[in-house]
Amino acid sequence: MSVFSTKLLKWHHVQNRLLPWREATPDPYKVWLAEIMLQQTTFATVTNRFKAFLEWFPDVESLASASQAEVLQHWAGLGYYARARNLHRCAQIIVCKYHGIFPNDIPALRTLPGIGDYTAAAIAAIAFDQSGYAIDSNIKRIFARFTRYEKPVTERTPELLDFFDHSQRGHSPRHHLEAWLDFGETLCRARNPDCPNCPVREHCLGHDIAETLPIKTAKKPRRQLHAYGYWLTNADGMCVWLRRRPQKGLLAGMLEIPTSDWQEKPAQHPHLLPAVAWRKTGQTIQHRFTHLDLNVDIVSGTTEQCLDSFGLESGWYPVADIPRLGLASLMKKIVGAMYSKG
DNA sequence: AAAACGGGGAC
DNA sequence: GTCCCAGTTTT
Repeated sequence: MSVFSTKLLKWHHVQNRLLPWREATPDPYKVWLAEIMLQQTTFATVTNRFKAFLEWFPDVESLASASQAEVLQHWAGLGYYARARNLHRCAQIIVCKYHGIFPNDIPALRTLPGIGDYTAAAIAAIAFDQSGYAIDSNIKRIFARFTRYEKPVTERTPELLDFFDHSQRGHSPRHHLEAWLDFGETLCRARNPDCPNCPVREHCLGHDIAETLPIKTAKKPRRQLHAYGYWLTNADGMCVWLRRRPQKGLLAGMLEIPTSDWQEKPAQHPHLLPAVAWRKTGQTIQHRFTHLDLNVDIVSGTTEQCLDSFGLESGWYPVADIPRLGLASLMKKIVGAMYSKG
């Protein structure tokens, strides 16, 4: 039981922090949901979205019995939609194979879709108070600063595992992990760390260069891609044509305003539905993903055609329903551009 | 080992 | 504008 962790847990106990997904007696369903939602997603964003999702799917059974489209609808805007698809699959496995009870050991949790090394250990610690290496970006950052580790930190850096292990020893794994996570979120922040108020500053070897740690690796430039966005309405303009994207690739399974293939070189003409007289709208959308920039030229058209064979689960949707459909943010931008145009 | 996979919030 | 985020899965 190190002096470092004793002070940190004392600090944490005094904070007595209340979070929407944290309860005196942890509910494994809520712990799991929060951990998935928090993957590569900021605390502020999850705080804004967690309760609403939980109201639609209050338990693992309701989530398992929903359709994938319904789960994606309520995940819309959170990004990394494989999380929602895996969440849904995982709920069905929990219900069918585990009779609705979450397994309480790391190896079993690790086999479930969407649960990797970190999340398995985190659920085991927080929901079941079992020890493991729940190494996330907070843990790596705290370690790098406290030991002044001036090389890139990975999940298997031996010094990191030793440090975490030694810190955890003698403490409840749940309280220990929650203390580290809260510390990383509120004081030992990635940017603008609050070193003056740090309860363990005197033990920190890197407090004078905290903001520069951990060492970050260089990132690749993004590809620049181009596409047409096809805004197709029926004769009276009350309905717009939408389709569902395929199960693989970017925004997989999400409802979309149809787009052409995303290409390095912009196509000269719209190619979808040659019978439609596409008009240029002059509206363009720029959207940045993690690994590419997409530029969308929006063209509009009108038809009464029945287009059932056009794609999976495609069809006319009332324009008035669009806000409730759960579109990805790129698609919301396209809709917004068409409305602003009038 | 590297790439794919989103988007919002803070500065 | 930039940067980061309670990572996982696929290639």
